Amino acid sequence: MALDNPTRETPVTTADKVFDSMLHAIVEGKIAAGSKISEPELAKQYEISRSTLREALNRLEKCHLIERKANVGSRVVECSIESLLEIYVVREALEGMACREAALNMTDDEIVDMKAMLDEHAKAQDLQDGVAYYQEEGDLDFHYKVILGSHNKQLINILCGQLYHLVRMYRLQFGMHSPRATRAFDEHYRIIEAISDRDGELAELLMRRHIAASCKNIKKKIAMQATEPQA
Amino acid sequence: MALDNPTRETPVTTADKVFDSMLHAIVEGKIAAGSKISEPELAKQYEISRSTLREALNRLEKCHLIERKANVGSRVVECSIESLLEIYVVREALEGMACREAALNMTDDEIVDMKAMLDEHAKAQDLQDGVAYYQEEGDLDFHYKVILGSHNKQLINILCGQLYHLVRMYRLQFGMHSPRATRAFDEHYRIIEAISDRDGELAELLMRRHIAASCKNIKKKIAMQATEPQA
DNA sequence: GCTCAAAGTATTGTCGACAATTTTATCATT
DNA sequence: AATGATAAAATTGTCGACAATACTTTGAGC
Repeated sequence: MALDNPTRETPVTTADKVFDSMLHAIVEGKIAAGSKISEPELAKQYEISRSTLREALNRLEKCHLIERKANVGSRVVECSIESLLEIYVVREALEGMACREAALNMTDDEIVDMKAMLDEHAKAQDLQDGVAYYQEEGDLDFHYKVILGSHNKQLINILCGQLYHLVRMYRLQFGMHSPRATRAFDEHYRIIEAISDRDGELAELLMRRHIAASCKNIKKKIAMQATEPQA
Repeated sequence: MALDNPTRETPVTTADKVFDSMLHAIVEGKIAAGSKISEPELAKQYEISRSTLREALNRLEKCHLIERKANVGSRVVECSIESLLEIYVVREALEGMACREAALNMTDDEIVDMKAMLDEHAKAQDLQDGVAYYQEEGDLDFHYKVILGSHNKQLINILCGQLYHLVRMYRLQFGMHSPRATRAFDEHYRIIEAISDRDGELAELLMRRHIAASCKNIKKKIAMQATEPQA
């Protein structure tokens, strides 16, 4: 799929494969959030040794998808609203900075690439062809490219290697099918323009607003759900 | 010691202890940066099994202190200037945001605590009693408390659990004994004031400037070292 | 009937050995 | 002598078993 983490190379070891498999399972909710992980059971299920499973669990822990307590065991992280808002705060800070750095460090080729991608997305949207899906993937792709454009390994590592999976998890499990499609597009375009102008300060400001707006939108949605429980 | 990571509880399992031991060894340069890690050798050295050592290595990898390649092995991270500057960029973004959140979320008690701590540091500085040492520890303590004051688990996790160790490693190995003692103090005070006033925007701005100034200072020092190799 | 203690069960942590892969050393060929 | 292929050595990945810890259930005492 287009969305697979470009920072991760193809899995070679079996622990890698199990990690990938469990990653998808957790993100998609097939392994329920908050549920306890039984090492013997999962090892049997994947037909691997417990050592190998534990290796996979260690990597999941690095992505903040599971939490471990000594001599007690592992649990899948809970999907709480508080935690979601915390993640937005981190994203606003880090992606804002990534955008600033991208304005300074992106190559001209990368910028051209990115503009082309946005044009593609715009076309797909005009066609109304699975707008939600494309928009969602497109949004992630956009953010992804900005982050990579920062050329800052630390930023890329934290955002793409760790937070990325959590963000996807919340999107899927909270059913956050971006309902601000057109506005988000405009915002993306303005951000690209700022990057293209090599205006780091503006790029950061716009990205932070973009993410803050998305966060605000989520808050509103949550408030509505609280008022009117089942739609 | 006062600086030990308050987010980590006391080590219970032997892998925990080995992790702690190796953590210090790497941060202090006793295990050289960039050096390859031999699992059999280290396991013998610590008198533990390779499995247990690998568990410890996994945690070191989570702190970005070592890097692993499948079927090849682990290396201690290199201490490059580029990487140091990248870390500063991340810190500016995250600690800036942490400071903003601290202004919103810190309890009055926490703020009182923090002011008391700064007064202590000021006294220690007046006495000229091991200024560099106290200043260095004090600086970390200050930043630490601000981060914890954000009450944002994600922020705390990334900054205190991961970057913190790297920052200490660079400080020790590059010999960055903060030479801007008095100015840093003033900056700390102003930041606390902004937090005390619950002015998140100003608090973030000041923290970002504070870190950027520190970064600029490092750059200058590096440039000087390049001009005049041995002092 | 409830609380607490103790034994039993299950789960996690650790160990040593084997399999798969990579790196090094040897040797033949140009 | 340099290069490339092949074999040997070393290192990493995986496995199954044992030890230590946590959880559950049972029973005794009040």
